[in-house]
Amino acid sequence: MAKQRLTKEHKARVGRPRSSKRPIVESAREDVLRAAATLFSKQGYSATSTRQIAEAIGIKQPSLFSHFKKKEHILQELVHKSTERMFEALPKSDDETQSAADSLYLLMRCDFLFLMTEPYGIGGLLHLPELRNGPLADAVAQSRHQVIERYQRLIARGVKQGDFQTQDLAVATHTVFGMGESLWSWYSHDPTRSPEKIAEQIADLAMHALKIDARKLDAIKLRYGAD
Amino acid sequence: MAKQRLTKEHKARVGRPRSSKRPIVESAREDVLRAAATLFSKQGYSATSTRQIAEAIGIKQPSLFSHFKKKEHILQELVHKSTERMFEALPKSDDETQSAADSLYLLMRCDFLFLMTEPYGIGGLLHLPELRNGPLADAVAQSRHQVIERYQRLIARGVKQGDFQTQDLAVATHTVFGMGESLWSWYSHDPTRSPEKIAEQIADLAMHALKIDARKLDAIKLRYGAD
DNA sequence: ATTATCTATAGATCTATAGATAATGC
DNA sequence: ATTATCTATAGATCTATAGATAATGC
Repeated sequence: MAKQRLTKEHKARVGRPRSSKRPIVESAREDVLRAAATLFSKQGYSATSTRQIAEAIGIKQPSLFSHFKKKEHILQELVHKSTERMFEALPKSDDETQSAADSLYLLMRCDFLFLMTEPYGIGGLLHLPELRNGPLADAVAQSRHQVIERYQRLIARGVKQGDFQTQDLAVATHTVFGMGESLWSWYSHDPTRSPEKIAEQIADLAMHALKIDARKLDAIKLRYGAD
Repeated sequence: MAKQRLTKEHKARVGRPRSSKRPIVESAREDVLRAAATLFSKQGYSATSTRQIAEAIGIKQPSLFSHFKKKEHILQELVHKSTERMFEALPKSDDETQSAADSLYLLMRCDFLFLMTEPYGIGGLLHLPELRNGPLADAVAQSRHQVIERYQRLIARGVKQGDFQTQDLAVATHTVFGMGESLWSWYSHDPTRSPEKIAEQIADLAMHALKIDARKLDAIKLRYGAD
């Protein structure tokens, strides 16, 4: 009984204790992922040593390899999990009963909000050169392309429906999509502006960039609960 | 005489010849800078070895160090030179006789064009984590901040003059500025769209994001020679 | 017995230095 | 004599493996 209480308080665990006595927060594996995400975002993948990651959670460098066989697998899993989360977070499919402008507005708000709130800070990782070239590049490029395509289809449909005007579809698409991608470089948690409000504002800027009529946009915002 | 002709053709140079016989293109130092810029953009700074840079121009790894004392000095000079070029390329100061909308439009066109045509491809380098943290971060952050401030002042003035409308000045500023920063991730030389046309189009998207009146924008574009 | 850590270390880098070498310049 | 390269290598990493160790579980 006394033993059980101890177990609950100190989480007495199987295996040799850590020399640092630092406790596990989530699970050892998850703790590694979070520490690595922070370090990779700040310093880059190649500039971050396995020793730094290990020390960040209070274990010795070789102990890392009982959780991940290779350093690269850490980055791989960060990308994989956050990609999965992204596709869960984005509206499942574009409701054909809505106008394209409605669908794009919702998609952008979700996308921008996701980039600000995703737990691993994927926004900071996506700019890593190691995710643009090298063995992980294909998977990243593919899911990125999938989302860009979705943006592009909606913008094209919105033009046909007379809600948007663009000179060049590809330029407009990439620019609007890029508003999300560049978000990470300036966004930081700021209590005076919630992520939701920022996402709304950027979606508003994007809709105007696509030259939507102001009254139409007001109607859309009213429908989806922005102020 | 025959010697002089040879000198011109083969650029016979002082010093031990390269084992690769690969000739200098611009100057050894400049060749290093260009090769390094390409490799850093593609692979990242830390993931690029001095051996790779040396081999790219046809010399052995240790020979690099007769041109740059430290690897870091290469990145330093890339940043320094392209920053210098940027401040030369941007309109010198904001002409107070012009409207803020006019000035911003010109500033954006210059900025976006610069990012697409700068010889070292600085757009690709600015996302490197080594330029966001570490010893070079301060210089980069400072010049970046200077330009953002300029954007922000113009947008604020444009709002006062009744040409722009924004909900949140900082969000609008960073989003518009970010259109340039994210450009590099999708722009590639494409003969069907000149950099000038793309810069004009993105400036147009940005002006609309700031909710300028369409007729006012047409007048501005007419004044500064866009179609 | 099983588990999660530890210590010790191999082997592969990578940056940078020292000193030799092979050209031109005078 | 001066210059720009070369070869050889020191010394500092860094990733990953092998095998020991100190807990819990049964």
